[in-house]
Amino acid sequence: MSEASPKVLICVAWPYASGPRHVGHVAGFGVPSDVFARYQRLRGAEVLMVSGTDEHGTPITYGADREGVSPREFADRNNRIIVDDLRRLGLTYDIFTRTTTRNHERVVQEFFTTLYERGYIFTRTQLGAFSPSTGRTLPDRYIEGTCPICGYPEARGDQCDNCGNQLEPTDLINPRSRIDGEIPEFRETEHFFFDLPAFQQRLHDWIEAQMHWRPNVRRYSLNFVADLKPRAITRDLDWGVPVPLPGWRDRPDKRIYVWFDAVIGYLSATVEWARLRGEEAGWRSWWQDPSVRGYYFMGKDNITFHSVMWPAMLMGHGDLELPYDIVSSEFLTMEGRQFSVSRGHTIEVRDVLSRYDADVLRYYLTIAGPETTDTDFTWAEFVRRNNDELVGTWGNLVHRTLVQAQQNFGCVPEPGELAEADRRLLAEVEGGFASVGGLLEQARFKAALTEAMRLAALVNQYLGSEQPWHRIKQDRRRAATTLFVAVRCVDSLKTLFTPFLPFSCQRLHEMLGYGDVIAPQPEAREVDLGGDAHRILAGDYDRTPRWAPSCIEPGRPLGVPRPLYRKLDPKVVDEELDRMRVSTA
RNA sequence: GGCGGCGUAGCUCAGCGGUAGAGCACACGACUCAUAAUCGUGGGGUCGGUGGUUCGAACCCACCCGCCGCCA
Repeated sequence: MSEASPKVLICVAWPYASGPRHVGHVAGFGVPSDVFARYQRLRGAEVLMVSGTDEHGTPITYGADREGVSPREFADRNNRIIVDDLRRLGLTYDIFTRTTTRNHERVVQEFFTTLYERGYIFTRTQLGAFSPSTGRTLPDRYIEGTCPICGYPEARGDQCDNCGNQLEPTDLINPRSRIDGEIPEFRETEHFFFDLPAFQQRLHDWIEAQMHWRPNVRRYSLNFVADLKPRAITRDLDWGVPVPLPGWRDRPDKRIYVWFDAVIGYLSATVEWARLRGEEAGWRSWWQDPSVRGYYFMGKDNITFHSVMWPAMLMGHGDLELPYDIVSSEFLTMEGRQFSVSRGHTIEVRDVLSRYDADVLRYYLTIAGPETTDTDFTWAEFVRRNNDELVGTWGNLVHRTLVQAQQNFGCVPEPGELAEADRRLLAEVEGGFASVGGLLEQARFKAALTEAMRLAALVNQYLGSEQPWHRIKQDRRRAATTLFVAVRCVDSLKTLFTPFLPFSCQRLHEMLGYGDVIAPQPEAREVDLGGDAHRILAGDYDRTPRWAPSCIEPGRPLGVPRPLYRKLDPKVVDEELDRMRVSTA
């Protein structure tokens, strides 16, 4: 268990701007990182949460070609959609920017130059596949042909799906482009490589010492480090960050490889954030102070970029701090199958948010998300979790408590002397600040939310045995005491639930008569850094320490309560499944 | 092919060396303040398979099967 840290840098994986993101994406990095960030701020920590859209690379140029627009236009449009999704989900980035800003380009080039000057980057000539008509590189997996081993006619340039053997594109018989059937041309091409093996021992020793990482992340990374090869950091492409060296800078056909520029985004976004605040050097206090803990959130397909490649780059660069924790999630499947955008087996974030509240999706993705194991998203479970848990257990507790207090007293009731049961319940619920907080500190979101729910159920039990609605007829004072205790518990639970359910907890906060903001929300902002106008997601987030039991005082007026959540008709399950079938067909 | 993960009640998942757990579903009961919500009781599993280590194994080891991811 980790103790309190005053500054927490939260680096969230950069969603790829090749299209709208589906719920699997935000389940992996988006919601968990925001729960963590909100908790840390409620605790009083200084938080900086950075990310942005990843907009370079071949899939972007292919997507743009397909739609007959420029890569820039294509990325612009998807960036807007993604920013809008993340904003509506209430993800409190301090800055969510993009990799196509001038600031990013400059930081990436400086980073490249530093590594180059320190001798960690070298060139090497290799055989590459090109499309004769466009002159563009064809990535291995975009080439198909007959497998030389088993004769399977649709083997890919990286491996044969039939016999499982790994292949080189040049091995294929009758190679052709999967995009347009063109026969690729193989020719020599010079590229820059990052000398990963130079960091092998340091990486190994460093990772081995990270006993607080999730065991699979640590083991997986250690194994990966055992066999490191130099890794290409440039591509034959016209879309990306130019190589910042004489003779290369102006070449239209060479760009920095998208993986390399994207991980530097964590640093460049921090630099941009500081510059927007007018503090050119403000990024340093986040990257050069060993007491700052850097948490990285991503899906499991991205582990090695964060646990090996980026740390090696940071080591090579010199005076920048390494990650503290790599919080990787597993995969979400959808109704028993993998998400597949190309097959239409997907559900976009904006689609869910058009029909359901953000808190419902946040709740589902936290309580049933792929935190430590692959999990399956089903609409039946989505509706069930909403109706039984969010509405039935938590929403109903709030409603029945506030309705009784409001109708009978019009305010937070004045309690008599607390009985044993009252004190026991208060102690148990208030223990949630330690128990839920401890779990959140360890990035155990599912367990944390389950614990908060357990405490809510405890208050329902308490109300069931105290029966204030019954007792108020004979003993008004005792009923007042019970309802006072219940209101205090609800108020404490509100704080405990805020990292997970910010929208509804803010409403509850106001219902309880507070006039301030407990759950701030992000907003889209147009910014202009030295003539480079673009749109970011940002916010002015309060970090008043609030992670503490309720002190709500008797006599405070209560308004007429409104339900926090709405029940979903079970027939929406079939509607959603039909909608999926339509889009799949 | 190599590496990592996962395979536990009908369903979704916890547990990860000391007599099998939760929620849902199902059955029965209590209550009726509350969005027909809530609370209680009960039935239900040879913990993927086969070996091994151990006084004792879902839990450790080996191999096998199935699924997921990465290397690509």
